[in-house]
Amino acid sequence: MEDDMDIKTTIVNSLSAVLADELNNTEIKNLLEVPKSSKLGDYAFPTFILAKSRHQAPQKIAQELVEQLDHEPYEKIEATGAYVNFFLNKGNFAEATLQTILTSGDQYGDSQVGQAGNVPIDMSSPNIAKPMSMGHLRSTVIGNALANIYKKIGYQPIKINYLGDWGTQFGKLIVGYHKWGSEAEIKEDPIGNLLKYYVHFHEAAEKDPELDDEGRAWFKKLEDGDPEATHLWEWFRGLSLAEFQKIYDRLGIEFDSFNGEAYYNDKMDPVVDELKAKNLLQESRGAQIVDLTDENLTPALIKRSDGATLYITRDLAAATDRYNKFHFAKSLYVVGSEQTEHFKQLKAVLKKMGDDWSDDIIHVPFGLITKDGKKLSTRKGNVVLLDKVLDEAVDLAKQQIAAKNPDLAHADQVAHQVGVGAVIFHDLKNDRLDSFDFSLGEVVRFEGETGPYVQYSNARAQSILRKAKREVNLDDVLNLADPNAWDTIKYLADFPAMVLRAANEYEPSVIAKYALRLAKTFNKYYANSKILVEDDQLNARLALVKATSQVLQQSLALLGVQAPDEM
RNA sequence: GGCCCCGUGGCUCAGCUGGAUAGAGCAACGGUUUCCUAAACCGUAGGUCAUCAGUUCAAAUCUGAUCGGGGUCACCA
Repeated sequence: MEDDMDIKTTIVNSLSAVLADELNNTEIKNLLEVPKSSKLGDYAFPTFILAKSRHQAPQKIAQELVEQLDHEPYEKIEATGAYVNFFLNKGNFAEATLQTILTSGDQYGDSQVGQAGNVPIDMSSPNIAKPMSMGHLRSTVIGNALANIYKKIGYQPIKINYLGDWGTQFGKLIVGYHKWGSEAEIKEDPIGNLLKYYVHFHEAAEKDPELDDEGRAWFKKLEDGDPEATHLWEWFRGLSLAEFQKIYDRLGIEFDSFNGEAYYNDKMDPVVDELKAKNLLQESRGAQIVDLTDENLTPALIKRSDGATLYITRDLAAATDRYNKFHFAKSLYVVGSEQTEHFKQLKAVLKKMGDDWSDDIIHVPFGLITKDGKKLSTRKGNVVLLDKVLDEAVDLAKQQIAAKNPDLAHADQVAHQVGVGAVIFHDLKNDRLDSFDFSLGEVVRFEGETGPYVQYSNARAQSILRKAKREVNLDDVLNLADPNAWDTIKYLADFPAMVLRAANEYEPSVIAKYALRLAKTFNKYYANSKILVEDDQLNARLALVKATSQVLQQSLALLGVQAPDEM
């Protein structure tokens, strides 16, 4: 970043020296661009804007500027068409970039823009007694990546798993368990059997609507603190959590809090009271609502006509609680895009309550995953179980290792890293908002633009470093002049800017795409240039290999993907 | 119907605050291993950037309309 800024400033100053009468520094800076191909140069200045005032052809202006400019700080300056193209001094730039990266180590790209502000992140949020599907994966891995990215730029992320652990479904579950379940069955396969009772309940309730009343009655008991209901709830919740934990362990993701919906049960009354006190609550069709027509939103339903609370009531309590606890700089909600309206309502209600911090609540939506074009639904059996996908991916990775690298040490561990890495990376590489239809073949692919491709590139880099049998010496030559290496060096210098962009856009895919691009140029580099040759550039080449490996590892780490040294 | 998102080669997608001949990956076809792991690299073929109009010296990118797909529109979360 520093280097990038310095270079841009240098170029702006150069241009300013000959254009001071026509354009100021900011204008020049905004016009500067990076050519599509580095054959055209490293930075370009388009001259179209001067054509009018000078009454000259842009091509001619470009040529004139090249003649007037001071060429000294650059390798060369050329006029190509209407552009003035600047070529950086490659040796110097390589030296500075590699020096910065290798001395900063894992801190390369760190910044303090967050000023240690708290950033609670609402993420993952699976429902108790239901299996985790591919749908939950998105929220989980996006939230985790954003936590890593925000930490890197100086914030204090707080990962909150807002479990779906309350609601009428628990009454239904209890009824289902009483009618068809057994302790032994549940111990054998907790989630599988709880889900079975739940599905069974819904089937039975179709024919016998009285079951629904029974379910509601048991939920009422639960709310009233009935000992049996409470005991069963705690039991189901604990079992589910243990199952979830296995998946989180496989993914390598940890949380700072598991405060789910149940946690806010006793925190809703104060919010409702406050709404009442501020005259925001009104009755409509028997329900209590906050009118939001002035915000062009549908009314927020705070209490049902039977007096029960709703999703937004709990979320209001949760948001307030999080603010009181953390005084957050931002509060992120990594929740599907189908809930966009809900978060608009949430913010609008908080705003009406006078909570200005509602501006810092940010919904980070993501696109829907479908299966055969249809929305995933646990009840309808249209599910893609996350556990199964991970199994499949790890199995495939094992097969790949057996075929390609049979002598690999710790093969099982690497298979896990590669298989899981492929699944996570696949979910993060595209724009958050893109919806996609689930395809196992696509998710567990290891070739082309995939996580394993990046991992492989890093493993190759590590392999070269091992074979070098010497350390990179930062006091020795670093001014790598090989043209094949140039794109890699420039991309390496881009990393800090990419981290900031990913944070600003709440978009982990920025990092994923960056890692792919860096891996690709690096692969191209070492396919065309031999690294391990004894000459005066060996140290510089090894420095590049090391720096690349380091940045690839950092990028993967930000995404929550592991990077094996060998694969 | 109102509001929101999306529409780029057979498939999946990049294209940053508008700029130089629209880029990748997969699939297809051909090539590269006595050479640092062929999970790689190189090449060939494939696109009127949904359509129309507007703004601009310049539009895949900005504006409006049309068509097509998805989401959402109070007592689920």
